Amino acid sequence: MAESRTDDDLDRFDRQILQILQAEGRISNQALAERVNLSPSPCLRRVRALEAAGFITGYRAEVDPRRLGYGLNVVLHISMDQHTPERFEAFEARVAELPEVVECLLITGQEADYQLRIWVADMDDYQRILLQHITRIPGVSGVHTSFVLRRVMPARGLPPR
Amino acid sequence: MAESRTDDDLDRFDRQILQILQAEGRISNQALAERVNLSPSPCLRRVRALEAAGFITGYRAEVDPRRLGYGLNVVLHISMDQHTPERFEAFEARVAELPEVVECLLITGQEADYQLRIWVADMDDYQRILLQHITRIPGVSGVHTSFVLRRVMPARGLPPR
DNA sequence: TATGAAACTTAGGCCGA
DNA sequence: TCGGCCTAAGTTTCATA
Repeated sequence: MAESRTDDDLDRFDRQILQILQAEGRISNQALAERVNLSPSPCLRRVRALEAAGFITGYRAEVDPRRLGYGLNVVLHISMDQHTPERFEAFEARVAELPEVVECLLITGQEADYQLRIWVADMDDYQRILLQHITRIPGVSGVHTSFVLRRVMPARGLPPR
Repeated sequence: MAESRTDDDLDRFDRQILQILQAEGRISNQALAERVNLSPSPCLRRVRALEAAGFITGYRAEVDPRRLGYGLNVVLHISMDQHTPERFEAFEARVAELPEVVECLLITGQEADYQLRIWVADMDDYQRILLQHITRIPGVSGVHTSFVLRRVMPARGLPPR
C-alpha cells in the first residue's frame, strides 16, 4: 500500500500549478505549462496526479448570486435543543433540501451549533425561509441572524504550506 | 445603452448550463452541449454570453485544505472599537495580507462587525495567527472563535431563481 | 438562433534521453 | 521525470437554413 501524498511531497511546480488552477480553473494545459515553465506533457501529468491524489477535489464555475436575483446573503447561527445524533441528522437532512442554503457548518461554541449561509431574493424571501422552513425543523431552539453587508477581498485560493 | 441581463432573461438552456458548470467547471463544451441537448456551437455561444454578461464570474479549482496541511478551519467573529471608515479600511488591508484568510465578510449584528474564515495547521498555528496578527490590528476590540467540526452537505451551486 | 462543416488548438499516449 | 512527436479529441469560426 502506497503512502498517500502530503503537502511536503509537492515541489515548486506542483505548488504553482495549484495556485494557478485555484484562480483560473479553466486555463488550458498549454497555457498552464507555459506559466510554470514546463512542457505540456509533464504539466498535464502533474495536474492529473494532483487530481488523483486528492489535492484537487473538483472544478467549479463561480456565479454572481445578484445576477441570478439573490439580493441578500445571510449568515444564520442555529442552536439545537438536544445534542443527539438523531437531532443532528434530521436537521442536516432538512437543510440539504433547501436550495437557498449554500453552506452548512457544524461548529463549536455555546451560542450556536450550526452556521448556515443562505442566499435569498430579499427580506420577504428571508422571512419566508426562516419561518416556514428553518424554525420548523425539530430541535431548532434558537436562530441568530447576521446579514452580509459586503464581502471583503476577492476570491483567493489557499497557498500550499 | 443595452439593458443588462437579469435572471429572467435566462431560458432553460442557460439555467441548465449554469447548473452544470457550477458542479463541473472543466467539462468540455461538447459534453456540456450533449447534456443540455444543443450542438456545440450554440452551447459555446451561450457560455460565452453568460460570462460576458457577468453571470459566470470565473472558474476555480477546489483544493482539499487538509491535503495541504491545514487541519483546522476557524470562524472568527471580530468586533471593532470604532466604526469609522479609517478603522475598517486599515483592518481590511491587514487581513488581506494574511494568506490563511480565505474569506472576510462585513456583517450586521451587535456582537460582531467582521466574520473571518481561516485555515490553519493546528491549534498552535491558530494561536500564532490570532495573537501575532489578528489581535494586533488597531481597532480590534473583541474576537470570538468557533472551530468548524464538520462541513455538512457537499459543495453545491446556486440554482437560477 | 440553430446546425454542420472546416480550420485550428489542445489533450493525452508513447518513447527516447 | 522531462521533452518531443503524433493521433485523436475538442474548440471555434463561418456559411447556411
